[in-house]
Amino acid sequence: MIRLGKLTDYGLVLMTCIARTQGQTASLHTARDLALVSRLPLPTVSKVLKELLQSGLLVSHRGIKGGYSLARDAHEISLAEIVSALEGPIALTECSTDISGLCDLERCCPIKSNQQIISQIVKGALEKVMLSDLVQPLQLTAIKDANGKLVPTIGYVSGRMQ
Amino acid sequence: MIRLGKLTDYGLVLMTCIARTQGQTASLHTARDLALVSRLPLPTVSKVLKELLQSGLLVSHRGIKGGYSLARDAHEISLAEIVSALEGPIALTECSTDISGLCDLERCCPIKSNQQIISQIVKGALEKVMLSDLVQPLQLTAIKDANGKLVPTIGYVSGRMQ
DNA sequence: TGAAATAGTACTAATCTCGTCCTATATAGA
DNA sequence: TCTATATAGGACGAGATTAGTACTATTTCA
Repeated sequence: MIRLGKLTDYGLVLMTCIARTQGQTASLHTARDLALVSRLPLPTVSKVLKELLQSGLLVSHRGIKGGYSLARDAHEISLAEIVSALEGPIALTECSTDISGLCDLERCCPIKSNQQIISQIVKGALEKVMLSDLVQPLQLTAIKDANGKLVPTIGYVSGRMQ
Repeated sequence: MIRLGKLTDYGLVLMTCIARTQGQTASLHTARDLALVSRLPLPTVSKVLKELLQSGLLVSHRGIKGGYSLARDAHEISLAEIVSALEGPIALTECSTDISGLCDLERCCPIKSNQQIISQIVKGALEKVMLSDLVQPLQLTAIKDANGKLVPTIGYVSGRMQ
């Protein structure tokens, strides 16, 4: 399995919860409310929200009646941004980052340039999916044809799936 | 960072090393030779090769003058297969697999179906790149345009990059 | 028959992540 | 102005996972 940390998973759930009621009366969510809705422990929720805040994906209001809300419209936040905020730069291996000195093979690594490209491919795939796509669930059958190949269009379903 | 295990990284290097000389006189590679070429410790190389063998990506010959070679042509082995062989099914989170009972939120998880789709997108991206593409290095500028968007064609460069 | 290579299993140490706790700071309302 | 409530930030320990190693069995060529 390509490992995406649990905290990143939580982040996707929390961002979806916030985005779902964005624009409604209750556009400000406290960490406590989000913990209840998402059924996640409060300290953990608080931690994730803080990281999303520091990455500029959320804005916060302190004090009584404080809380968190999206920094931008859900249509303008990609999964790549959320993942990057919680996992760091999107790369499949350390060799794919710009940081040097992490790998003994660096000077003559036979596939370094290719790894960077592989990471770009994955990154590009995540950049195509927006937070709003998670609120309005994607249609599974729409993006995968009978041969298992991806088709460019992304469809929606009318109601909540599952 | 989306975590891909070191062993998977090694696997990509080793598969590339083997594919590079496929069809030539020395089409059979011992674990020892591959360890020297890849600069990786022999026991680790041996371990990775065994896993690739069990997944059917390599064939082996025992005894003196034994070694490993590709089970199929490099053009017919995708990165998705190599990654799957060493990481298990390609999924970004445990919730994305078909195994149930791993997550408390399972019954009412708000984004489960979407996570499966996200995994499909990443998987699809890896299926498009073949082992032969790693031997014949991909052209970075060819798959990414000025806007950072991916373009479908994949180009090659004449010599080794880097 | 012996040398060399793979096959399989088990184990240990290190690393990393997750979840939690504590204290400081800011804000709205009484 | 004071208090309750919420975020901000840092630190820490338990747990799980992975990486790497070691050992033994099996196979094959000379």
